[in-house]
Amino acid sequence: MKITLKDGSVKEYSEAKSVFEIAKDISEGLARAACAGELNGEIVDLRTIINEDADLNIITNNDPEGLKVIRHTTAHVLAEAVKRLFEDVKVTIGPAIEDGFYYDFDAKPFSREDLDKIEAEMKKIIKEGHEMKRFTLPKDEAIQFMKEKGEPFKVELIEDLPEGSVISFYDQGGFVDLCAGPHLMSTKGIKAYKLISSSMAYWRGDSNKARLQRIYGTAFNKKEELKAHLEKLEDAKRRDHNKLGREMGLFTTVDVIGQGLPLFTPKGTKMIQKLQRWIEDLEDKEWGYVRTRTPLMAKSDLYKISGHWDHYKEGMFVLGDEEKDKEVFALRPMTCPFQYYVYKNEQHSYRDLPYRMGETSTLFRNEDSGEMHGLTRVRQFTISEGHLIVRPDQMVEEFKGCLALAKYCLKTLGVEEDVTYHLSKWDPDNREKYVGEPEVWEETQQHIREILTDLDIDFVEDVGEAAFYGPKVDINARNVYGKDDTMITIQWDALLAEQFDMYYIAPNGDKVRPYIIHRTSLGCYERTLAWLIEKYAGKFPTWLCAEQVRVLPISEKYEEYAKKVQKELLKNGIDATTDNRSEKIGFKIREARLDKLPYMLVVGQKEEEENTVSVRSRFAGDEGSRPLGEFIVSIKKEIETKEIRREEKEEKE
RNA sequence: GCCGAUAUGGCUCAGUUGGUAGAGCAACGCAUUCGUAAUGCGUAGGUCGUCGGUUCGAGUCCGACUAUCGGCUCCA
Repeated sequence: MKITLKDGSVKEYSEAKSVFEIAKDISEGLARAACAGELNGEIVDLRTIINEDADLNIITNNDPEGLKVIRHTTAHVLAEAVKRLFEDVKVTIGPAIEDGFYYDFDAKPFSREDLDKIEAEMKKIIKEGHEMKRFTLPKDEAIQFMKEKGEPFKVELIEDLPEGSVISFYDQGGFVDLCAGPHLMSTKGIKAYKLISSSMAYWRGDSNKARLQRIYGTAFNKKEELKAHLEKLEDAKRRDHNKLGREMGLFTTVDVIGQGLPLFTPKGTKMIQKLQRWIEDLEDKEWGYVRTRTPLMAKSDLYKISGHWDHYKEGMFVLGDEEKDKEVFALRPMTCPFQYYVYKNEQHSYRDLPYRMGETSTLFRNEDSGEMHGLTRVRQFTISEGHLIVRPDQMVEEFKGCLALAKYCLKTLGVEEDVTYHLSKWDPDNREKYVGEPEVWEETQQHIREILTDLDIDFVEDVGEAAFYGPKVDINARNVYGKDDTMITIQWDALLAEQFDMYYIAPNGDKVRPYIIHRTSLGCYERTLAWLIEKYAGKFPTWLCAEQVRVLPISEKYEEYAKKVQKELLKNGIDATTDNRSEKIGFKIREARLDKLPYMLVVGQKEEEENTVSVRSRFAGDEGSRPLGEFIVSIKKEIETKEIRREEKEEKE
């Protein structure tokens, strides 16, 4: 019999072998191969064809699929351990996910101590080394089987499966779970696992349904890989903007001010200011934008026209009571209609278009109280907002231009490789969430699809992620917890021009509806700062640093010269400070390092006499002494070009 | 909004079964005037997140609220 492995290699056996023998043979002597393989594109149990002469792809633990198998089997072991330890627990589902697995139980909340106990029980189960035996039942028998086991959630799952489908189970020495597989040959194959955390989850993700307790865990092929993964998680926690940003004194929160309302310190403010000035200049000078300044609130009438009052009222901060007050106001959750009225302020010819409006715009969104997180989910934030009013024939080119601008911004920040592009579409099965005709939605989505393909951008399509007024391109970045945040969004707004009766005058004198692009070039500053903190672990490119240079006099004797150096730097637009405390130079350097400063200038007698500075950088350590003027020229160039200097050597922390 | 955890000087944390708060770092002062990651000595700083309750007595027990964290759901 012939066995084709996933990597393409072929194993030939002169006589029929047992599944265990094959598994041992192909997986380094361990019974760790999945006990189901792929035959003609279908997942089948090895046992059913073991004596037949066939090509067979066996999932081994050395490919990504194998890792999933290991994790999924670990989830089953977890379920058994929980059933053994706790009374009245009902099992639900337990899939492998990226980086691990989870299992949802109908149970009381689990504490960390519970998790440790469960881990110990899992160790026992693994040691017992139960074979994972697959068997199938027809639907009605499967339902009866799980009813007898007293597992209502499993019964519900089976009931939802199509009539006539064959339903498979895995039996690991008494504990039986509904499962499509594949699995390891035996629980003994689990070599490295860890339970990470527990939390609440709803049955089938529906907040009206049962509240379940979810246990997250992970499993790896080898102990070393698990260790490396756990260390990676630890490292991610150290980069967490919510911790690092507070430690570095970039922002803080105050309980009497409220959730989702961060306060930026002078340091954090300076960084945001640098980003903002860069973006505004870039848009105005190089991309033909004009700037607007519009109110942060408006009467409810405005939102009624835009459709927000119907589609988004829950998410707005409404000032006043509709019943009692004559006029009700709301803080703005978006800028669109405000800028539309700027456009409408005068009549536009087809020659005026495209008309590109930019505004550094503060928005307010009343997020649910459990939603707020650091700088990435807040109730008040400021975005590099913009709306382009264009002629239909300009739409594609302008949309491409917005993408190009976004890409340029990402590249400048050194993060262009860290993003994913998404075409966020409407959901045809959930029409009440969206405004407009189905044909228009499909057509617009097709346009965007073509634009992305044209620009050679890899993207995925997400159903139900569109704005209520149109589809969009979302550019997402992954945070240290492995979750995606939308950084930049470019939307095709096919609705609001109609709502607000916007038009331009065509060559023949007719009034014609323009198209509108709603976009950001850098997204929201709070979130972008959070992203940069995590990306650079606080060691920002020099141009972005609130403090770019710190002058360190050897002793107070050289304070005057240090001040002179600082003044010269400030005069050249460089953010410089002087550390003239009566501390030793080693101590000052240590502190500047811990503050993650890019440049330190050590000055003493030698430097004062020669009018030089001794440069010490985060990137190359001690760079030796140079004339002050020379240093200024080089750092100015680094700042102006927004260079991202890489660290040549990692110094101790 | 839902579930769980947490809340002690600027920061990181101790604080046993309820008996009127403690360390390290930071800050400040004095001495030191120093050449590339921590000089020494001293001083000050807290109504223990807020409000209420139990108690002779609450950082410690109970309740409510607020904020923070981890998730779920949501996310124009």
